[in-house]
Amino acid sequence: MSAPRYQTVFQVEDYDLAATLESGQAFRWTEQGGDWEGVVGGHWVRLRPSVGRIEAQAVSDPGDWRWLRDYLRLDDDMGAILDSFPKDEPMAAAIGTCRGLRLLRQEPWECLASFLLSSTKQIPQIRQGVRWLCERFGNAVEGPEGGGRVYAFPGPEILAEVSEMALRECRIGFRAKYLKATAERVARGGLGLDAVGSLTLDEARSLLVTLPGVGPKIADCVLLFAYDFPRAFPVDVWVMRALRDLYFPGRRPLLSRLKRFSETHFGPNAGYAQQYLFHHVRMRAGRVRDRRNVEKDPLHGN
DNA sequence: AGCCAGGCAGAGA
DNA sequence: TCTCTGCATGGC
Repeated sequence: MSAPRYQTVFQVEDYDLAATLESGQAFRWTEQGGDWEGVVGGHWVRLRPSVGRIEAQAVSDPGDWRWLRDYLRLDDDMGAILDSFPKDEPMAAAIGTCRGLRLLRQEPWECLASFLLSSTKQIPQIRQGVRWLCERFGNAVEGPEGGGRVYAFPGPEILAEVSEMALRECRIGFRAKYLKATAERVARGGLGLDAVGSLTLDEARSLLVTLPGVGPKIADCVLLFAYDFPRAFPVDVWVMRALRDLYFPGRRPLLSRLKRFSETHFGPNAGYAQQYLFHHVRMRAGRVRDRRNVEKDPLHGN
């Protein structure tokens, strides 16, 4: 191991790195005194945000850093993207509270496998499951001097060979059999992840939901967060509540109605709009939780 | 103690 | 096609 030997600086506008890396898209980033450390494309990286820039450090040769620019989607034109959102009150509020929030462009297998763990789990639990998977089954990656061991996300060929019981020891419960079965199918070429990106959105969805444990929501997460389909629109419990409360107040629209609405209302960057709504309503709920925690302060008894 | 979490699959109506 | 239920686990 060695100290970070490689570094570069990206000039950025409207990039809230902390919000982006904690927004429930990716699950491996950890914050260390304002820096963010993670593994992308087999490289350990440290990201240090400051006004108008993100400094990146690596310990293994990063080449031209293109892989990291792509991952962070530094070339997204946020002005044009925000301008494509519907001009309504909910989106105006979301834009107001999520300034600088970005989508990422992740590696398909890691994204797919991570979201296979996501059903009825909270984001901190997903992060924990992903971390245990990497520590137990991932290949070692060169990390910083004095840091802990660093591991890559285990590929499908690795997880396909792991027993369901061993996977369950990562506390992923019933999701273990889905992860193993999906890894087996991908590893033996039963579903070419490389080809998904060249399909149409509908074709790609239809293909992904044939994987065990992958339904419409997880498929759209992968299509949005890894394959860069701008109209993919994952509807989870948060987004469903947001759509109901903000666009159908006092009514009880079916999920199918909400999905149809989402396909037409949010425009060519609907996926981005979805992430803004998701983050917006989670931040509002977080403030409510914080108030409750204050009320439960030990000083006030219970 | 019970409810909920970036859901999905299978069964029955 | 819609609705209901079981599924692991952990936090509050």
